[in-house]
Amino acid sequence: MYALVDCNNFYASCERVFQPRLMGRPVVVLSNNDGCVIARSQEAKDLDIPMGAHYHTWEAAFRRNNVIVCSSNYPLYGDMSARVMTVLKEFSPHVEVYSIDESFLSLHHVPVADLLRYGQRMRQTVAKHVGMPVGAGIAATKTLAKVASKLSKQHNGVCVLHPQAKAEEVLATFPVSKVWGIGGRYARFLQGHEISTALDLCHAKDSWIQQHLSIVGLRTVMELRGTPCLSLEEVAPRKQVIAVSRTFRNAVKDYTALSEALATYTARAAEKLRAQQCGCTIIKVHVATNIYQDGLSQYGNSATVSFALPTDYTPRLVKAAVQGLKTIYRPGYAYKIAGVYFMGLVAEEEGSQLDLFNTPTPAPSRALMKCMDRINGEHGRGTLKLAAEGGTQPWRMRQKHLSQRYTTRWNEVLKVGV
DNA sequence: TCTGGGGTCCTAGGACCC
DNA sequence: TCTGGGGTCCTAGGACCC
Repeated sequence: MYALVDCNNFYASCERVFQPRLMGRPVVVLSNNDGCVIARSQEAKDLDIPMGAHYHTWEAAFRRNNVIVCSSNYPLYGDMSARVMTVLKEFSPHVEVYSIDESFLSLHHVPVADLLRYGQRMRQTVAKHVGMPVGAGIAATKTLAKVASKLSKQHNGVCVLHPQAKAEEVLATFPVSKVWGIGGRYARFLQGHEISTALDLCHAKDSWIQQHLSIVGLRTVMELRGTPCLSLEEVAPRKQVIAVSRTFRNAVKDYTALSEALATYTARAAEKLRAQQCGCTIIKVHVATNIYQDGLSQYGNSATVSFALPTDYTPRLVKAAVQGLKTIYRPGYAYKIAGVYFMGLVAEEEGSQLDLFNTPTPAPSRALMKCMDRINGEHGRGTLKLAAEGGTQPWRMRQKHLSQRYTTRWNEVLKVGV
């Protein structure tokens, strides 16, 4: 049996852990640049604030209803996530961290009769040790565990779907659009063919499913029928693409600012690259104006630069990014977004083809990167940076309602009784 | 005024090889 | 002059996830 454990309203709950005054009140967390709502507490959901609500159109309503507004605080959420996952690992030797707020656990070591109690104990332990409310869905396949997890809210936080018992009953009332792996497009298509519940989907013909939803969709259907097709992925595979892309607070016209931003994103992507012990052979930069704004002259373009040898050396990568930018920058446009992609990633231990005309990164440069990563890890991102990243960085994103990084910065630790 | 960011996988079709 | 069969690799586009 598999369990899916997911945190309730994760970002909003993280904010609450260190600000108890937010308990019982509507809380929303905003996207980068404080653009739109990306997480809501239950109270906020009860106010019918939709996911993706634009802050500026809702600002007045938020004020009227005493809604607490938070900018997203990823250092805090990332650390809280790690804490939850650490607790969960005490409950199973096999855990797949699926996303920042969800994990799949193998519960094959737990007797079927004990599953419900076991799930409750997981919930209580996470709540006690981390302060995070979680729910659990337990079933024979990952897809069914996902179904169970959606139902867990009506069952004191834990729902067990036993293989033989009443699975049909449950699936008959479960909308096909909420099935894991069925997105908006497929849901509309299926409804057009009179498939509106998970049970209808189970009864569809395999060949028809594969024809229209590909092999991936067929796997989903098999899993709904109780046949496991997706195994637990305990070690996260190395990423094939690393992307860092941001919209700017205010549009940027200036080449220097654009180049600083891209250098900063490249440095961040290079940190991620080194963290997964890879080198990069292709770097792509892109810039674009605001596509949402009518009446503005629009422009967007991207440029790709390749390396003869894979590299993870920030200065070399930044140089390539800037070189790419030079070929696509057009003066006179108001740029709203810029980003960098690293592709063609090669694992370090795989080694690389030697090249007659290029030398690999020399040892002192590698040591320098290691040193930078450590200092920035301990003292905060950007403590050490390249001059190319710029000083004041006026293009940085808007975060007007940012909470403290309670768990990762000594000078932002919660103070009690002062 | 203003609309997030970061990923994965599959398929079809074209170019090319022997 | 026309014909066959079996492949690989790459890219673009479309679907999905959180």
